Amino acid sequence: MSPYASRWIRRLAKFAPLTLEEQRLLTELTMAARSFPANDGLMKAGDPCDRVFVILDGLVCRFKLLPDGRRQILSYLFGGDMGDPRQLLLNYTDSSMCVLRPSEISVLTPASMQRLERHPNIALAISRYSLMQQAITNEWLVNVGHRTAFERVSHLLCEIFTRLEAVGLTQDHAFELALTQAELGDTLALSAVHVNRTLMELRRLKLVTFQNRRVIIHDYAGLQSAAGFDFQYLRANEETPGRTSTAM
Amino acid sequence: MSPYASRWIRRLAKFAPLTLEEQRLLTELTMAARSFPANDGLMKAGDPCDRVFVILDGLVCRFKLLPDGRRQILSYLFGGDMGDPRQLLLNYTDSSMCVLRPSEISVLTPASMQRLERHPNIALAISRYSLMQQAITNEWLVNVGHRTAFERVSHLLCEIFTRLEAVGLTQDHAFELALTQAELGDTLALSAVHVNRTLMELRRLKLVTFQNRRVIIHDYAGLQSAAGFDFQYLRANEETPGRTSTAM
DNA sequence: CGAGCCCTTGAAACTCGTCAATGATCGTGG
DNA sequence: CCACGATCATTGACGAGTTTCAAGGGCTCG
Repeated sequence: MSPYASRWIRRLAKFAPLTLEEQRLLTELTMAARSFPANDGLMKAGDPCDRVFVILDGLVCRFKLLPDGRRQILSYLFGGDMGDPRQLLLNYTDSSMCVLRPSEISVLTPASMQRLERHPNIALAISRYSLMQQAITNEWLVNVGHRTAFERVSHLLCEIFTRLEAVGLTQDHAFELALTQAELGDTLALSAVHVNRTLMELRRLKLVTFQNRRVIIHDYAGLQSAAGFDFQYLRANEETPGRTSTAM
Repeated sequence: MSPYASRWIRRLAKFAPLTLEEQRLLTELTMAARSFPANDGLMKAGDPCDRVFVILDGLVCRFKLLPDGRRQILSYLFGGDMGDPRQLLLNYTDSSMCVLRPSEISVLTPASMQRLERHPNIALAISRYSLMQQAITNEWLVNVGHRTAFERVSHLLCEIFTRLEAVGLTQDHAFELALTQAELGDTLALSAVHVNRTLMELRRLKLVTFQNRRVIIHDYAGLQSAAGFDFQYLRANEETPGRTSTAM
């Protein structure tokens, strides 16, 4: 079996309790995982959408391209992340997806999704998970719209750290982040040059170093306060007092 | 009965065909609509969410506030728009909501939502509708991140025009837009002053005038091309090949 | 060992924000 | 009915943050 299934399970289990049988089903669906090379265009804006991607390992992003080449990255998908299955209800995607680093990806068919949806716990976990993804997009809008370059970079690093920590992809206060500064720029709406200067500044202040595809947070409290980062929006928040799991 | 129910029905009917009985149910749920004054804070970030708002008339926005007062508006809700019912699955909201102009709003309880969800057509329409809302957020991220002030303003006006047209809230190429330039600034991540200058420029070029809470588009083709606007992301896209939807 | 990608740095230019002041408009109360 | 205050639009001058252009250096991979 795929050695990475546990990350996906771990992600979803934060949002609703999963029985052993449900975990087995998730594991089964990761068996068919395939390797995708960097730069593989998983889907293009406008494509019909008949598949849901589960990223077991590696790094993928969603993005939009303007006619003249400007690119806005809309989200990252790390190990344990998945696309929004509700997209299957539409007949085209509004954004593109692209593999940033060689990745292990399981491609779910609508039939597989239906099997998952039959389990209320899994359905609930996935719904809550994709609500968190929406919350991340909201926060990115705030980030790009109203924070300075320094705050933006700091905030994104806090967010990624928190997300990776949740699936066991951090070591102490360090993690692998295989992004170029140009890609960070397309994410944060900054030029690659300015991302560089900002990273230098963060290093100078001994808050974070980002070198050799590796982020090391030297002063988490300092970084968090520089960013105005509040992890609340990433919280699983599955605890509804006095209810177990059946809304809707 | 509320004279505005038809906007909500019209909105949803674009995403899935609704039977007469289903339309009656929607109408029934708008009966309890109440008037809300401007500046009413419908919900604050962090609040538990146990209600879904349906905006029948007026103007509401979702937003996030930074500790120092900077504000990013995340979305507008015009007549016919509604909040995302899946939020009920969480025990807190990540963003705040606020009434911008006096509005007629129907407040749905979880019980009402469950009644709606029992109708597959309605459930489908709502799901697709909220996917469109997500697509709008994505587009706003591109807007704020990678478009110039001039493109941003143009793009937003194109979007609003298209959305209002879909529910019959436009007259020829004009529509009411009761936003201050400061609010536009908080939406587009521009200062109010710069919004003003940009609007002047648009007027000078005879593309759009925005005066007395009223937008008049003089040259739609010109505006669209200045904005790089492609209405695709607002499309109802209910057309699944091999089916003939009855949506209006 | 070279080619290509990425990081780094400097200088100049530009977009947009801030500050400040003047008008216009509107609702309210005297 | 008019005066008043408040909110909003408009305009100018100035400054700050960020982009663009350009060049050099380091690393990796074939």
